[in-house]
Amino acid sequence: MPKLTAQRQAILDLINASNRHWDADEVVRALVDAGASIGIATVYRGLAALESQGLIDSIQLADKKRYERADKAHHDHMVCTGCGHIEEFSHDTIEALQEAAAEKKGFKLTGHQLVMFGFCRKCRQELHT
Amino acid sequence: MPKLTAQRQAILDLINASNRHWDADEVVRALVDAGASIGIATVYRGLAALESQGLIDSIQLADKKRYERADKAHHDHMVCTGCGHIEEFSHDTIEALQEAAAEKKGFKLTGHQLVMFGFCRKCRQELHT
DNA sequence: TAGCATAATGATAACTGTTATCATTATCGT
DNA sequence: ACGATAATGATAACAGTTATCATTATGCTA
Repeated sequence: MPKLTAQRQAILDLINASNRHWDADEVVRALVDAGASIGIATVYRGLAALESQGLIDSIQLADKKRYERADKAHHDHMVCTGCGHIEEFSHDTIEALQEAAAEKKGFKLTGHQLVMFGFCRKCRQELHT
Repeated sequence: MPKLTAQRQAILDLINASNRHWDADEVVRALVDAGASIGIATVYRGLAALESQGLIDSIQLADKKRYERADKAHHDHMVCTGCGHIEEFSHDTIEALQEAAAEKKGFKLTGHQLVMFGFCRKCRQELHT
């Protein structure tokens, strides 16, 4: 049972304040810039604690982990290879099909992660220039 | 146009010989154990080269990248949190739904990765012991 | 409310997977 | 065979993350 300390509350507030997907480094920087005193190790531990309590969500990208607001209805992500923009989307049918596929293999699902890569509308236009 | 050197051929043969999902370290170890002389850097470059030519596929897991035989029909993965076992599965409908979702957001898809986490049949039984 | 066990903090060392460097060697087209 | 180009391998460097450890905060409990 992790404690919701002042530092963790600050992290949580920061993440809850927007739709952004934050990495640990961005979180420290934002908090320090806002006048808080917090170290990178504390941020890593805080993020892990908050996630374990279901207060925030995360996606594991190739290079780093990014955290976002908790969403009771699980959603997936589209990542733009051009600019890094992350778009969210949810699709009940996909979820259901996953469950069915797992069932067929004898798996008891605990979670999943679907990331789609491509170019967002803006970057597509720039490619054609 | 990368060259298919002796080292890269050895990597390719190793990966093609099974359904396993290899990380770079396992590849060097296997090749060295088999009497080959190859360095870790060469393996990393070889794996990247082979993948860029479509001769092998890869999945990016949280900690490391794993390589497997190329599969023209894209498949996704179920990873057992208990023992690390990786099961493959493919589902045309899921693929189609992803395309549709991307279209709706203005994304031009270039790829995707769906990883499901859970417990395989064997590990489920052990949990109940 | 004081005392105390437990957990969190923060600076930094350590670790892991991966990429860069660079001198040497192999490859391939002419 | 020559020469340009690319690959190799040992190792340094790098990025993200976790471990260590002395110090500080938290929140029971008496």
